[in-house]
Amino acid sequence: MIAFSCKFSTATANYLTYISLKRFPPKPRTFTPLSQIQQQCKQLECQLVSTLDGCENLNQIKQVHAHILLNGLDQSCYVLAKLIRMFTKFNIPLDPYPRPIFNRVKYPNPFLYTALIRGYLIEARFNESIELYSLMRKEGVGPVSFTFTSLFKACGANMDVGLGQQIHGQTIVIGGFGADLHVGNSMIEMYIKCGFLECGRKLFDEMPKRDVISWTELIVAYGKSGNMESACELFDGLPVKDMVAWTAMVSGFAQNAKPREAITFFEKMLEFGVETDEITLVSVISACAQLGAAKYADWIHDVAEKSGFCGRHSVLVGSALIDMYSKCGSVGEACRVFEGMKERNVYSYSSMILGFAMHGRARDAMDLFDEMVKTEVKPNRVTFIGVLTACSHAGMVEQGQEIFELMEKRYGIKPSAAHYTCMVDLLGRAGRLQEAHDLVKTMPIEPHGGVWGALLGACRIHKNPDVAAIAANHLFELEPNCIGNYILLANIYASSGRWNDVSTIRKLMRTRGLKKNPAFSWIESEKGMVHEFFSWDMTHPRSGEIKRALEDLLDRLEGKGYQPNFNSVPYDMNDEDKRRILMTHSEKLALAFGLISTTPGSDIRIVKNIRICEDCHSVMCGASQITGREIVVRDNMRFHHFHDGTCSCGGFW
DNA sequence: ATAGGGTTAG
Repeated sequence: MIAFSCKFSTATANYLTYISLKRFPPKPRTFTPLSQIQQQCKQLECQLVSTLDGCENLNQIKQVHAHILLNGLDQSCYVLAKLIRMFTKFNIPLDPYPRPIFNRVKYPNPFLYTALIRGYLIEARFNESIELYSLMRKEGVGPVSFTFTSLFKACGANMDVGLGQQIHGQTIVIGGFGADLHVGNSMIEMYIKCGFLECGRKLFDEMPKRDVISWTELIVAYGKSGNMESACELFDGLPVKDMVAWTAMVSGFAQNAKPREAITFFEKMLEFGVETDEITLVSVISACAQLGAAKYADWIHDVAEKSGFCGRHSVLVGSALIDMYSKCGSVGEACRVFEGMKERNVYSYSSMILGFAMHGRARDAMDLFDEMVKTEVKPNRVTFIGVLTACSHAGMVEQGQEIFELMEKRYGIKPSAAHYTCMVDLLGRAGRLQEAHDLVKTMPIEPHGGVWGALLGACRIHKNPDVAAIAANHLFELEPNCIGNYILLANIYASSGRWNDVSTIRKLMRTRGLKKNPAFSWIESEKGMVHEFFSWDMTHPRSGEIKRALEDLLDRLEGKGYQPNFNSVPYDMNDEDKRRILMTHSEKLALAFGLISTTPGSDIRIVKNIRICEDCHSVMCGASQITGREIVVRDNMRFHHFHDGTCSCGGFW
């Protein structure tokens, strides 16, 4: 309207105003109560906070920040606290940029202070955060429980119990925050993360109020420290058990190599009608993988499909299934799961590559790795362990060395002791013992037991007692109680006839009080029953039949030119006695039982707790030929697929 | 405005 007054006469202007008012009557003026405006402001704040929450990158956050300033909200602690938390979330250091935002606020509230304190703590800048914390208290602001939970979280992440304890003391002094449930839980978590489980437990016992979260934190901590008895005790005392608490128990058992208990717990969970999710499933699947039993594999796969988390829709479950099927001897099934997955992450690829490697399918492992590097998924250190293992099982030395080089140069992954183990294994298996030994001597990190163990293993294949003695002496210092090393060295001495050295090792074992842990094998019958066999084991109800079947098999093999291999018998005795000992190896008993108890023509799957010996290996080869059966043996290292007289390991194991 | 459970290797 004002614009008209310059161009027209007053009368005209009045007239035009009159017309315009008629067409656009002014809205009636109403008084908006202050509370309503406050509400609108609050709404705007809420909107901005949720917009910030949805930000996916720094640019978006900066845009919202500009909007905040435009709307004159540079004093709104609620919005600014969220803004600062977002900067922290995206790892933006507080100092050059976000800090001034705080400095311009006249009356910061506890949440704004806390956002900044938390940010500094995450940056591990303790001085700044403690300064802010004391400033906050000097100004008479807060603290609130969120302040303490942040402080404890950061102390836990930085493993700083000293600071944690100091603040713990203050929670009691300041307004009784020590009694706050959330603060209490974060204190327990802090003590646990810093490795002081018992302090966490003491706190738990003294807490006036506890919830299922306090309980679960401790259950998990006990599980991680290998103390499942205490975990069970706590779980029994937990009044209201929810899905997360149950899952903590299942995964606790799985992580402590108690797969049967893990499965039992999971079954109970289903029985009680407790909900299960991907994480629960992943934990049970890993338990089934440890069992290595095909029956459980199919069962859990079925359960997963029925609960809607099949491999196709869940990367998590899919990856776990791949690992499980590989460990149960069904690489084919693992492949099928892998192929069917809509989304794949580093776990999916690594598990599949490791699966191929375990089964001696080196070419497939390498091809998959080449395919992987063309995708967005970045290989990690586990992926390289898979690729290197594949190379060493197939004797692909040059390819392995090339990958080892690229690992650091192209992918920025520093080789760990485990990677050096793979390389020693690769060179050693290929018979390049000197190079393997040189690598151990020149590696930039301290060689651990695994590295020397790989060298010792290579000496067994290539019968080199001198290098073996060097490796074993390191192992006797690093792992004095690991019986396997003594036995391996004794075997190597025995196979080159150095009986004096064999008896020296025996004496050493005796003085250190070491006993051989029994070797055993197990096989699943067609009904899903698991049959265990120890060496010399005649306790099986069908022992007589088993013995006859085995003798019969060996006779037929000898007709084809099989000769018993005495290298695996580290005793100075005559060949007839050695022959009798070889007869009693547990995997041979399991094989004989498999032959008489399963349908002719079906696969035979045997699992063994230690490495398969040379003689059993050649018997398995022969048996696969004369019976026409596919025989799969999983030892503690890998899988052997025997088919028509040859093994997938190509003689390397 | 905040929380507890998870898979691959050694």
